[in-house]
Amino acid sequence: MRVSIVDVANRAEVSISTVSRVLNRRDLVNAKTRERVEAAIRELGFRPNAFGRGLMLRRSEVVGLVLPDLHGDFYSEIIRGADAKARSMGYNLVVSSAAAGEDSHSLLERLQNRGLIDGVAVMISEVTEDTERVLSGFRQPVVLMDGVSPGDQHDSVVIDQERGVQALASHLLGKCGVRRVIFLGGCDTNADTQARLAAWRRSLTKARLPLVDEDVYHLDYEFESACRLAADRLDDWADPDTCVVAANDEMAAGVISAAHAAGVTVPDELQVVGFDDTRLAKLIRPKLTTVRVPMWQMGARAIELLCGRIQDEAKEPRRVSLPPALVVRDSCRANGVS
Amino acid sequence: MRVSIVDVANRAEVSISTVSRVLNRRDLVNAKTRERVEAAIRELGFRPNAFGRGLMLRRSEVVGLVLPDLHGDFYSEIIRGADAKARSMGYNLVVSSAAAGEDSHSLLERLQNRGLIDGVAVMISEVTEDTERVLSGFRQPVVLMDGVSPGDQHDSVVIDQERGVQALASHLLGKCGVRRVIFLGGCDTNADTQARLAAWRRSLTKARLPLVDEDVYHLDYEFESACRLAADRLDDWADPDTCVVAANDEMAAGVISAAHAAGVTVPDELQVVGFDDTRLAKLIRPKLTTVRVPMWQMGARAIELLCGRIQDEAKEPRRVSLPPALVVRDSCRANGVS
DNA sequence: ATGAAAGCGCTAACAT
DNA sequence: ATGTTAGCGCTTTCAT
Repeated sequence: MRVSIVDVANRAEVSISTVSRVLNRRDLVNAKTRERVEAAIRELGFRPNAFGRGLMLRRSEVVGLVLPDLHGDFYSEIIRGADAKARSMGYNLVVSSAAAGEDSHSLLERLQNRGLIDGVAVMISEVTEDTERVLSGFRQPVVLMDGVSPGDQHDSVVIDQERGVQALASHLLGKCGVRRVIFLGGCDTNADTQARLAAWRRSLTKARLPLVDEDVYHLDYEFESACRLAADRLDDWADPDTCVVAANDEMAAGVISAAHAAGVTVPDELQVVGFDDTRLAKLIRPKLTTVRVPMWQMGARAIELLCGRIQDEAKEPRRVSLPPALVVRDSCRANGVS
Repeated sequence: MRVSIVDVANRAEVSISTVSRVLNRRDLVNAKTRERVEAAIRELGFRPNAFGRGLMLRRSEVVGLVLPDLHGDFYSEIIRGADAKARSMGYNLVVSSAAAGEDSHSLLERLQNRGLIDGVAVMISEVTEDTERVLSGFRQPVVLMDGVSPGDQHDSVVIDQERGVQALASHLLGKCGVRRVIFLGGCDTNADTQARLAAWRRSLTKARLPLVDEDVYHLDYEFESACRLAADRLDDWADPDTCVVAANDEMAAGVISAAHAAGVTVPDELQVVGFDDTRLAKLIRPKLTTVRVPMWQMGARAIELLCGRIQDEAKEPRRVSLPPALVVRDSCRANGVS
C-alpha cells in the first residue's frame, strides 16, 4: 500500500501544504497541527517520495564518489573519509567504481545521465584523450581527486607527490646509503606513477645518481606481479646499497616476499620502500618504510569541496593540496649501516 | 541552461510524447521523425530528468549494497561481484557502509526514506533486537547476505559455515595432528563468529576434544588485537599440536606476526589457520591455510536475486547457499609431522 | 496559520 | 504514426 502526502493530509485533516510544511519547515506550522500531522505520518508510515521531491527541489542530497577501483586499503580509506564527511554535511554518499572493463568516463556519463546525484567526486588515474572532453561536458558539480592533473576548471584535492618523493629520497640517499634505485611503477599511463617517477628522476638527478631506464619497471600495482618480477631480477638487484622503490605498498610487499623466498634479507641485502602507507605496510615483516598519503583526508576534503560547490555553483574553483609524510620503518637501513 | 523534453519537442517540431517514445520505445516512431528528434536531443544536449522519470516509472534502475564496513578485501570482493552483476543486468550499483558509528538499521531506514533505489542487498553482521523489525518494515525488495540468520521472508545468500568448518576441522584433526584448538572470533554478537564457533564446538565435541571456554577469545577481526593477544598468550599456546583457529585471515596474520616476533615458528611450533581466503592469506609467510569463502559469488548472487525480485515482487523467496572450500597452504603441518 | 492551485519533467492511456 | 492530456508526489507562491 503506497501512502502519499495526500493520505497524510486526509488523516490529519489538513491540506497537503501543511503536511509539506511539517516536513520541511516545521516552524511555519502551529504546534498542535504539527502534532496531528506527525501522528498521521507515523501511523501511516509515510515517507516522502524522493522523486516527487527531487522534481521540485532539483536535488537529491546524494553525492557520488567514483574511484578507479575499490580494491585495497587505499580506496577503502578514501571512502571512509568521504562517507564520514558526507554524513556530517547531511548528504548520502554512494560509491561506484570504474573497474570491470568500464572506464571512469563512461561511468561518469552514465551517472550524469541518471542525474540522481547532486554531484560527484571522481578520481581518474588513467589519462586518455577524452578525459578533458568528458569533464568539461559534465553538467553537475565535480571535484577531481589526485590522479590526472586537474585544470583550473574544477575543484580538486591533490597529493603533493613531489614533496613525498623528496622526503623519501633524501632519507634513502642521506641516511640509508642508497646508491641505486629500482623504480616499480604501475602502468605508464597512470597519473600517480607518472608523477612519482618524474619526481624521482628529479631527485636522483640532483644527487647525480640518474635513474637508468633499465631500472624502471611498469607493472600493475599488484603484489603478484612485483613478486614475480623480483624473483626474476633479484640476482641483479640484491645489494645493500640498492633500494627498490615501489609506487605503492602492495608491490613493495611483493618484492619483500620474493626476497624472503630467495633468502635475500631485507633490509640488509636489499632495501625496499613503498608508497601510500596502507594497512599492509604494518602487517608485513619487515615493516615497510613508506610515504603516508592522507587517504582519509583526501576523501573527506573532496566531499567537503563538492558539497560546498553544490551549495554555491558560482564560486571560484579551489585546489587543496595534501602533504604526504615519510614513515620510516624497518625495510630500509636505519643509519646507513647494515 | 536547463533543457527539458519540451525544448526537444519544439526544436524537432513534434509533440513531447513523440520525444518520449524515441527515448523509451524507439520502434513506435517513424524513422524520419526519430532522426529529427535524435538530432534535437543531440544538439540540445538533452538528458531526461531522472526525477520526472522516476516519478512515473517508480523505479530508478539503481540498486544498493549495504555492508557492515568497506574495509578490507573481504568486502571489496563482494562489491566487485555485486557491481559486475548489477551492470550485466542493466542496473547501477551504489554502495554504502554502516560503519562510522551508524548501524545498518538506521542506514537502511535512511536509504528507504529516500526511495531513490529500487532495492537493496544488505549484510547485517551484528544481531540486535530490532533487526527483525527493521527488515520487516522495509517496503522495497531486500536480499540478505550471510550475517544474521535470514528468515524465510526474504531472498538470501548465505555461506555454509558448517561445511567450511568441518572441512577445516577434519583436515586439522586428521592430517595435522591437532589436539588443542584456540578459537579467535570477532565480537560475540557477530553472526559469522557465532556460526563458526558453534560449528567448531560441534566438530570438536564429535572428536572428543571439547573446546574449553578459556580457549575461546572474542576480538574484533583486526590484525592488531590478535597480534597483541597472541604476544601475551604465546607461552601457553606454543605447541606443535596446538592450532590457533581465527575467524578471519587478518587475525590469523596477527597471530603469525606475533609468533614470528617471539621466535615461535609457524607451523612447526604452533599451527595457525584463518578464514575467508582473502588476498592477505597469500601475502604473508608462511602462507595461510584457510577456508575460501566465495566472496565475489556472494555479491553477484545477491544482486541477481535482488534484480530478479524487483522484476517480480510476488515470487517465492529463494535462499542460495554457497559452499566454502578448504585451502591448504603452509601455516599448518602438512601430514601431522613437523 | 492554513489552504488552493500551479507546475517541476516525465510516461502512458486515449484520441486522432 | 503522432498528438492531447491526465496524472505521478511534491514544494511553493499567492490568497485568505
